Amino acid sequence: MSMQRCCPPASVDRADRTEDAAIFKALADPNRLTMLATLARADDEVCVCDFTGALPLEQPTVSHHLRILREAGLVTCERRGTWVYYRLAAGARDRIDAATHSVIPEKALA
Amino acid sequence: MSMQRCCPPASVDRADRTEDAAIFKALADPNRLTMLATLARADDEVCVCDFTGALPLEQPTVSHHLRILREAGLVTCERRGTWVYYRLAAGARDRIDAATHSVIPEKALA
DNA sequence: CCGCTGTATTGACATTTGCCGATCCAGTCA
DNA sequence: TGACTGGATCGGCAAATGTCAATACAGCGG
Repeated sequence: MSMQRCCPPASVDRADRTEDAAIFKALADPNRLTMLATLARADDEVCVCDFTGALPLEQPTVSHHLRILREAGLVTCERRGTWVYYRLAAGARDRIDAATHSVIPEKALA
Repeated sequence: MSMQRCCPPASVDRADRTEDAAIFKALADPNRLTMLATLARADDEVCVCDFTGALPLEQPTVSHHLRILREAGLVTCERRGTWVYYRLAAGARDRIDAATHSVIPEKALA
């Protein structure tokens, strides 16, 4: 007897997910998450020197990670004199949630 | 005159973010997001053959990505006969949201 | 203008990641 | 049992990523 089909052929999602993936890529590093968590909990902006002081990373590496967060639109920065201050971008959390929910919409059981 | 401090020293978040980063790492690929989006929209489970048929990836690569999603706890699989069926893990979306909100808690302005 | 300090950029390197072909394993059917 | 098929694993390769030392750049202070 012939083998039955595995299943009613499921339709694979067609949307382009590169944008969503870009956001998650920016979040896919513990040190960057620590930076975001710090910014999210700071009443005010945070100076780069605070990160370089507290993280087990050299200054160029900190700068590198901050750049990635900046280019992902998750943080903003402002130079005042010698120092540069970072803060959580407005709507950062909403944009992450939007990416998540775009992939797994509300109606999904899980 | 001496240079003023950059800022009241901000306290850098101390929590270990490797677990959260692991989830986002699993999400940091467009093809994996497509698989998740497909599973989230499927009424039922999805057979691996549907992915290999619809994605621009060879079968071993599809299997590789599914393994990553599996090990991240975002999907589950079940073999029935020749075929293997995947479905969104219960609470997958909640776990992603939890990771997000652990990093950026509700109270954060953004 | 010159030196000093904080941050960004560059270049190099080791590790990780995404991908594939080849192969192995599991289950079906004859 | 043996041929066949779907999926997982292995091995290798190219590209991307995380890290640092060295260097460049921006502002301040003298």
